[in-house]
Amino acid sequence: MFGSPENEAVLLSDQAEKNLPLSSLEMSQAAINQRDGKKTEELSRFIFEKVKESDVNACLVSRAQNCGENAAKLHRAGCQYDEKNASSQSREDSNECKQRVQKGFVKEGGQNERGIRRHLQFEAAKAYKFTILGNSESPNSLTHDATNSRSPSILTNLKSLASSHFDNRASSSLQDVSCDTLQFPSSPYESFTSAQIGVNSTTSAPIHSVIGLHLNRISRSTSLSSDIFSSKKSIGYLSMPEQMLEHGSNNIATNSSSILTSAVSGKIYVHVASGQQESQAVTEANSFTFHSTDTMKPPCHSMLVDQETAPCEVGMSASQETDEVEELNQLSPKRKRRRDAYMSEGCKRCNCRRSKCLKLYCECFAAGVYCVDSCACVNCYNKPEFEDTVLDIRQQIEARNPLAFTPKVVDNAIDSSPNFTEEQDLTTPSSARHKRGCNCKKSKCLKRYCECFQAKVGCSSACRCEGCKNTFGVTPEPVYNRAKKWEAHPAEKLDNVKGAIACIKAPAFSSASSSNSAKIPQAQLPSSQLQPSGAHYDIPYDDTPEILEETSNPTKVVRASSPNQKRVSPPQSRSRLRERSPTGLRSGRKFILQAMPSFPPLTPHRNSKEGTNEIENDDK
DNA sequence: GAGTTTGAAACT
DNA sequence: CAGTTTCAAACTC
Repeated sequence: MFGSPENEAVLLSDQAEKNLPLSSLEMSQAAINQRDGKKTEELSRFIFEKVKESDVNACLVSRAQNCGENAAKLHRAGCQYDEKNASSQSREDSNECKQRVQKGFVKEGGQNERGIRRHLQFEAAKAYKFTILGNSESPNSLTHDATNSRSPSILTNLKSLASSHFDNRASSSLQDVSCDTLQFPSSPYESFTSAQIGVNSTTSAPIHSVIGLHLNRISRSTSLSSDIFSSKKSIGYLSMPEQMLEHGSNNIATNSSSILTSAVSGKIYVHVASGQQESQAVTEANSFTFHSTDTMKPPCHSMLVDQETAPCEVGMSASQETDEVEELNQLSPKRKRRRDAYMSEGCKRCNCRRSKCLKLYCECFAAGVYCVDSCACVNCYNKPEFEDTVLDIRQQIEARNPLAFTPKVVDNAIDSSPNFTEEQDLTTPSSARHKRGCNCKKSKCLKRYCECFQAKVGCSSACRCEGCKNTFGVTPEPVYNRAKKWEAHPAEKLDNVKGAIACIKAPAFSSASSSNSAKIPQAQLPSSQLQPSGAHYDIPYDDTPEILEETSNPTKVVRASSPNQKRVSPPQSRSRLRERSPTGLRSGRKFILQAMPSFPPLTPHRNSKEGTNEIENDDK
């Protein structure tokens, strides 16, 4: 029926596209099946035979409906899938279809392995090396281990990296389809586990080369169900960053209920990661949709247009999207050209000449992606063939600045620091701000020189800009909003400082700290900052203004322009955040993770889990 | 398209 | 830590 294996793969994949509503359940189930020991060969054989026997289209259409309904029920039931409740027919269909999908997925993996640029390659490569190459354990035990002990840090980094791409435009819809919890509800990282299980049990390809492959196929469809995400997630077709996004990246509207209840078709912007490849898909959700709330924007063009994509910014709000259009109309021809290139080919590309694309000057490198042919860079080393070099450089940079590759724009409510948890993804983000703030002197924050302006966020207290006229306003922040405001209202500033101190002294907060602070290298934690009032505090990274310091030295309020303040410095950040948090209750999870490198460690991260537990305890 | 301006990143 | 240099994007002509 299918002829060559290639044709079969295509057909299966195409069917998978059409059969998206089935995917989440089926793939989740497949993951479980595989985890339970089913051999890939048997599954593949079974699939192939089944496929040959059946009328694929009829099967898919009818089952899509069934599964769509089932999936909806599952969503309503809190993504707790009970196989017993599924009809036997549905289950049979699921098996059949899921296996087709898997087969197509696996086969395509080899094809997609070649060539196309990918997001998160660095992280994926590292994660791969870390979890696979350096581990001879069985796939299952390996993945389990990675998930439980190391994966948090890996995922954290992946998330960070992903966030840097999705940044403040991250799609909110991803959140809702979180049916990864269908099968593995115990941990936010379980989806990753399942992904690995599926991957490892079906192919020997490295994780990074497989994850997301299916989406490459899926996303070619212009009409997809939202279940795509469920599918990908449940069995690992989502790239890890995507999974992370689901748990809350910057500006992700994480109101899952709104998505679940939305029956409106919406755009889904999919960012696919598959080893050395990357692509984004802009898809239309026709049914059962998680509707984009307010942070959607076509990040990059679909791989339909160009599978070779560059770093992308995603997750822009609808209003921002409109602004972009208006802005585009006003661009000079040159800028328009650049923007056109950005829009038409997916994303921006770099033009580096001297940095070899191995410094943060390079947008591609900074975004965590390899350069592509369409980049105009010279002597570029930011390519897969120099992976080792790239990773080394990245490590060096991160050693210097652990947050170098984290998103520049974060949400006030959901700080995009590498430490996110499943709790955070349930938080609806408020407004975004530039994490480190700008330092503009002449642009008045009215041009794209200004990173705040460029990110379309208002300047915040973290900024040290002069003559700020940021048209995006001032990012709402707790009372002490901006340096300028402080300057104008020193009394208010003092009050807030007092309030912050009072909150810091709250037992609930201080109790969480002692163990965590011990994880932070002493060199980064000057005692004067760690224990300003005789207590131990664990503070997340941040770059908000030194309230306390400013209090004692008002003259520094506005003109704190030291480059060092702009660079992320753990000690400073910690003290700043502490001071900035009037409640003193900013998630303790943050500082846990801040003790971990924002990059997957080269050695097993023994404390990852411990840190998580401590975080949970802190929250309690 | 060339040249200038700008501010982040990197360096000393 | 602060000042300087380098860099590439943004911008102007």
